[in-house]
Amino acid sequence: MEGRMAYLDRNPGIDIAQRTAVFGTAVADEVPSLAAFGAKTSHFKPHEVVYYEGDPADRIFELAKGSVMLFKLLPDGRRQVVEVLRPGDIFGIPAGKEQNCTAETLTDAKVNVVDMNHIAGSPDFQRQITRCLAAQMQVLHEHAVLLGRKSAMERVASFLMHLVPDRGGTECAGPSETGGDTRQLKLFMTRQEIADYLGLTIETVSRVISEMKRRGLITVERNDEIRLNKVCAMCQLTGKH
Amino acid sequence: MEGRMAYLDRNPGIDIAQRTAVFGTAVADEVPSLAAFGAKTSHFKPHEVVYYEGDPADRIFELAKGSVMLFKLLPDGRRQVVEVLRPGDIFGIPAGKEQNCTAETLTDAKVNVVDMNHIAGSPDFQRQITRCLAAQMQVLHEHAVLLGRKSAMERVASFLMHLVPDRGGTECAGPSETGGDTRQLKLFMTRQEIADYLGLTIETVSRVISEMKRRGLITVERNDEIRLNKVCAMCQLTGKH
DNA sequence: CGATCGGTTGAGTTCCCTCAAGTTAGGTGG
DNA sequence: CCACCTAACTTGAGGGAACTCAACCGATCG
Repeated sequence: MEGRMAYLDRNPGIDIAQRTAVFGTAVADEVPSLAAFGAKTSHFKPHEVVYYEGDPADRIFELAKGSVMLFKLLPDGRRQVVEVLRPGDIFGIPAGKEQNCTAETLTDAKVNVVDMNHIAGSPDFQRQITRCLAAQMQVLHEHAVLLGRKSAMERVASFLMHLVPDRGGTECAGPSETGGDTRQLKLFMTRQEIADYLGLTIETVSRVISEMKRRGLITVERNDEIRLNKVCAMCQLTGKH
Repeated sequence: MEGRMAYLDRNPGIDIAQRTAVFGTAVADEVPSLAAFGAKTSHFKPHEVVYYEGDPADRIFELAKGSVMLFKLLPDGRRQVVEVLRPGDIFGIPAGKEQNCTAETLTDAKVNVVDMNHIAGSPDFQRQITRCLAAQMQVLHEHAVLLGRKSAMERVASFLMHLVPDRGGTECAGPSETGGDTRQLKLFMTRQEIADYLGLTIETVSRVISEMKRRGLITVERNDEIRLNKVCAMCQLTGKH
């Protein structure tokens, strides 16, 4: 009814599970750490499901390499991507007995998995989890502002700036840089996934990107590869300045 | 520009701080627990600020009694309430060195405060934090779906249903109840605060509430006191069924 | 070379926002 | 006790940003 074009319509025949999980924020490219706690490592191809919403939540996952998204579905098929994870992020920690999101890979991914009880006793690990959850929380706060208060243009600009390390943050490095105020980005997400992350439709995302092209802010090298021609100008569009 | 009517326009002369924190989910009415770790207890009146975005984040807060909201502001004054806390919730745990939200009371409130280092060593407490953060995370996921994918009517219905314990959840108690499918709710929030929580304008919230009145779903006893006449029907409007 | 998949573009509509003018409920003081 | 004031909320009219539906485009692949 009030819904945007539904995920379930696009993907007929999907059986939905239900309820309980988590997500993150991080930096590096390959990170070991749960390994120390006797984790098993699993490998995934792009667009494979790590777990479904409603699966029993008795293990802790750590993204070691690649990219994973967490999303929730409404019964009529509307989808919201609630977090996009990067290497180092911990996920799958439940509040109840079941996962509350579905976790699906965006790229090839390496995931460390440990049984919950296995590490419940380690203070070191508890501290690490706390740190990680707090960081993820902060990202979720930021995202709530985006979803609740930003225009389509601001959402897409914010999304792109999040992919630029060391820019747009508290102490932005500024456009210094040898070679001008420009950056090459790899998206790892389809327009549909971006739309479901930003609370928009695929058409709106496409239109905004076209508008940015028209203004000379970006060059679309490939569908999943964008060159920011004016990083600072893009940053101005995020609504944070 | 693309912004909704701005918080700063409504509250001229407010000086904004900036950056880093957290929030929650809970149950009881008065909860001690940090007390065991030598916490100091502070009392607050309604609409007092516990800390500002940008304040140094070196303490942990636990809401013992009352209600607190966390919000973020954009520079042009748009506000997003990112979490509404209940007794038992822990907040103020930073990802960086600064709070990333402003914390403001909604009601009279009692808050336990402990120095960060004071409890860093306790595994018991670490575990409790993890549990609490995971629960808050789940609420944030849910809220992202609301902000990204739900209509105004669905948002308000979801908001009201969140105030009804034991209903609308995974295993809803159903309309059994002695005395019919009805419930009295106290809001503790103004229309403006509700709007800023749900990513709407005050006018839209007001219109939706009026529409619910017209349909006989609710009776507005006072501005901050609403009677749900048909809890199940309200639940149907949340988009989760 | 047609088929398919992901993305773009256009036309029309709708939901919610903006602006502006009421209305109501409390509180205060004459 | 009533007139007045203010703050919070409601209601209306109009407009615009983003949605829906539908057609089209371009790249990749068997």
